Amino acid sequence: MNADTAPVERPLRADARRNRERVLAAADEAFALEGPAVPLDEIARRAGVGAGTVHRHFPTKESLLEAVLVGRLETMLAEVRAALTAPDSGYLFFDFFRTMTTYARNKMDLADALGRHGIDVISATRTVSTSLKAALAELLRRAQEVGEVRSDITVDDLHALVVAAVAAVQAVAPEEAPRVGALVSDALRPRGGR
Amino acid sequence: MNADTAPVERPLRADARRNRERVLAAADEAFALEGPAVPLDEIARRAGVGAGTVHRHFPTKESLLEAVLVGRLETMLAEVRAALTAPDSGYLFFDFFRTMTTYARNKMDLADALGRHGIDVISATRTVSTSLKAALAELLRRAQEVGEVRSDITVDDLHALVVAAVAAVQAVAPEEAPRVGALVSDALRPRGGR
DNA sequence: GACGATACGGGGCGCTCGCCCCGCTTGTCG
DNA sequence: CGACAAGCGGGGCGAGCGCCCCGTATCGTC
Repeated sequence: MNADTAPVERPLRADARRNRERVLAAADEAFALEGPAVPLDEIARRAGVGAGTVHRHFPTKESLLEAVLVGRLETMLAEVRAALTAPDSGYLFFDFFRTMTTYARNKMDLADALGRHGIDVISATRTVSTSLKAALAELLRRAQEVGEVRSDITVDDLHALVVAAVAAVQAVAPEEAPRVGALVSDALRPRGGR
Repeated sequence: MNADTAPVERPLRADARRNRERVLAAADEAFALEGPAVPLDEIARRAGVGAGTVHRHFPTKESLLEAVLVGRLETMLAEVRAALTAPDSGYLFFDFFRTMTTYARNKMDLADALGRHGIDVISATRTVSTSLKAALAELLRRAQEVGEVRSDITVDDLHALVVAAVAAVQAVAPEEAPRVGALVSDALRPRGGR
C-alpha cells in the first residue's frame, strides 16, 4: 500500500493544538450559555486568543458549531456505553433517561442552528451518531426484555421522547421539572404497569 | 368620567388599516415559513408595501413579532372556546390535543425569539394568555371528570405536554408523527386505563 | 543558538439588516 | 372639488458580525 492516497497530515504544533482545545472549550461554554448566535469575537475573548486564530482552526462558524456538536455527541455516547456495562442496565433505564435529557438540552439548539444554515447534520455527524444510535438500541432492547419499556418503542421513538422531555422541562417552573420529565418518560412504560 | 385620561385615538385611515393587515398576514406567513430571523424587507415585499410602512405600523421588529404572536394565541383561544361549547367536550379531549399541537408549533419559535431579545413574553401577552389558560383549565377539568385524563395533571402540565408533543413530532419522520404525538399525549391518560 | 516554518493577533473590509427620513401620493372632509 | 392632513415608498445610514490578511512572535530542528 502506498502513502499518497492518505496524504499524511502533519501533527499540529504544540501551541496550535492547545489553542484549538481552548477555542473548542470556550465555544462549548459560550454556545451553552448564550446560544448559537454568540459572536465569534466573544468566543475568541473567552478562549484568550485572537479572532484570527479561531478562524484558522475553524474556517467557518458552522464548522465550529459542528465540532462542538460532535464533541457533545461523543460525550453522550460515552455515557450510554458506561450505562451498558453496568449490571442490570435494563432496570436503570429510567435513571438513564433523565441523564440523557440533560445532555440533549445542549445538543439541540446547535443541531437546528446548523440545519438552518443548510448543513446536513446527519451526514456531518454520521460516525458518532451511528454509534450512538446502536448503543441506544442495545440499551432499549434490554429495558424491553425486562419489561421496563413498551415493546413497540423504536430507537427513533426513544430519541423523540428525549427531545420531548427536554422541551417539556423547559416549559415549566424549575421546581416542577423533575415531575414533568418523569411524566413524559412514563409514555415509554407498558400501559397498566407502573 | 372625563375623556382626557384616554386620549381618543382617531381611527386609522382606510388604506393604513388595510396595509397594517397585509403586513401582519405577510409576517405571520413569513415567520412560519422562514422563522423569526426573516428580514423585514422580505416581509414588506410579501405584503407588497415599502419597508417604511412596516416600520410605521410596528416601530421595532419585536413589536411585529409580538403582534403576530398575540394573533396566534387568539386563534388558539377561539379554538379552545369552540371545543368548550361542543357537547361531550370531555371525551374529545385527545382529538383537541392534536389540534393544539398544530397551532403550538407556530407559536413557539416566536415566543423564544422574543425572549432572546429580553422581551417579557408573559406580560406582553397577558390578556390573551390569561384567557387561554382559563379556557384550557376548564377543558382539562371536564376531561378529568370523565376519567379521560389523570387527575393530578395541572394546566401547566398540559401546556408542557403540548410543547413536548410539538418537539417530538418534529424529531421523527413525518409518517411517524401521528403515532409519536399520540405516544406523548398518552402520558396524560390514567395509568392502567385504555 | 540560529534559521525556516508555522501559528498568532487584531485591524479592516464587505455584507446584511434594522431603523430613519423626506419628497410624493392618496384619502378625508368641508 | 379643492385643500390639508395622513400615509407611502425606498434610498441611505449606522451597527454588528463573519471572514481575511499580513507583520510579528513562537516553535521545532540541526
